[in-house]
Amino acid sequence: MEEQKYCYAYPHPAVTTDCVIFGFDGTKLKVLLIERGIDPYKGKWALPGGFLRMDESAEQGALRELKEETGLETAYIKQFHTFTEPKRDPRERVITIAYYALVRLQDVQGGDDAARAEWFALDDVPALAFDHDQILRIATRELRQQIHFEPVGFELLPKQFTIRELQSLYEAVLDVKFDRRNFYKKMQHLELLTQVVNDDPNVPKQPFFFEFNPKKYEELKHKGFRLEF
Amino acid sequence: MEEQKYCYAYPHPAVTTDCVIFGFDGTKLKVLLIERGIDPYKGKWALPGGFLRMDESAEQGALRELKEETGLETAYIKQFHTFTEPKRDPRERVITIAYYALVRLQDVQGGDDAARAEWFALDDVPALAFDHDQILRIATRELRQQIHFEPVGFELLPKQFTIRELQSLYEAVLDVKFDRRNFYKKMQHLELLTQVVNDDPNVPKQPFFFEFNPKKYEELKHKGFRLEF
DNA sequence: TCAAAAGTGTTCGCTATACACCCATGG
DNA sequence: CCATGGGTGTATAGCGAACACTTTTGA
Repeated sequence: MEEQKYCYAYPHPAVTTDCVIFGFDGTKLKVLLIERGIDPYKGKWALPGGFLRMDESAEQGALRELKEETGLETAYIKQFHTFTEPKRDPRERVITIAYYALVRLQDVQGGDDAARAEWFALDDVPALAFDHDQILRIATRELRQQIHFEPVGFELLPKQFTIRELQSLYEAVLDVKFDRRNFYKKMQHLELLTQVVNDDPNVPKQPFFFEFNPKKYEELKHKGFRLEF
Repeated sequence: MEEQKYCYAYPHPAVTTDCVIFGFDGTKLKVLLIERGIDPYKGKWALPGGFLRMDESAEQGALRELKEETGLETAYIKQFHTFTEPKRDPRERVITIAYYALVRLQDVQGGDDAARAEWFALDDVPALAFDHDQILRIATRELRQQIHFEPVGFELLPKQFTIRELQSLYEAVLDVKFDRRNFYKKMQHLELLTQVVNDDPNVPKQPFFFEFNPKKYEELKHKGFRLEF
């Protein structure tokens, strides 16, 4: 039997962070899953996650997980729910603080981990370990809700992108269709995007590339403007 | 020294639930605070909260807290954030899963607790124990955001209410002003409210009273309708 | 040269806003 | 009878949805 050296007057649950890592391949929203190497649920796919260290915040823990699996030092992450069902882990009571991360697929390296990691399209995800199906479902729901009114979609696209790519992203995430021309003009008049000037004669002039301008967004928001897709 | 009988191979943080209980008095949004009877922060005001039991979910814990302080068996509650800063409690590492609750002030009884409890207007809250200032600030922000697009405001009003009361609520929570007449008509045409018929000749015919119709709301939402205030 | 995609323009209908008016209530 | 607030009507502006047209690109 393992040595039990951390003792308390009252029972304490274990605490983990799980991280739903989303990426966009130009057509579909994808999520990064890990194949479990140990029991329970050995061989099953699961969300990246791990125990919270005593000297780190949950956000730091989530970023640590992210780094381990993608090599990324930083990314947009958001805490969206904490899962606490007493029996959600068969070994002992474990509560998990769940984050989702939005990453640019182009920037992602293979993880440090020996564990097998793979990107799955959202409608192609296998049955997951623990209650991770539920966690993923809620992550998706929360992302949809957030992306409706906050400019987080840009985190999934290259720094410079075309309006068409932006449209594809929103259509994929929100599962809707926009009129190409109206979407274009709306983005143009929003003043949130700055067009990239390109002098290189070897690269075509169209389509135009844009960058998101966070400062402008904060400015407008402060004036009562509310973004909506 | 206390007996330390719950032992683990790795250190575990303690886990609590805190509950930000909101009420509406017809003019202002209020929050229920507890005066701490023990150290740390003895004598300071704090959010109701307590340790999570090993056999209950966080939601059950939050409802238990709610019951203890208000006598209410049930209410709308929502988990909005989990606070994990390593030093947020000076005694040991404690993470807290925070909920907010929306209650009807008329229904609230005094709590079971010996502890002193009091309702404070939001812009009249004293400095709080632990990081509860931050928790309250974030709770308020999340409530504002939620009430924008979801019909949770009704949880703060009597079952039957006038349009004017509804307007006052939204003006107080969102800190805006609506045109009385436009607000009235908007609510009318929304089809979410059913007017209460009243035959009693002793009670005035105006103002009309309304009830929120959740079934109708679900129906409309399903058809792509989105509520907005 | 030609199809597909990118960029621009115009119209139309809905809805949010602003504001006028009349009725009910209670002193 | 009168002040206050509750309920209803109407005009206008602005924005989003629908759709026509021109230009650029790349095979």
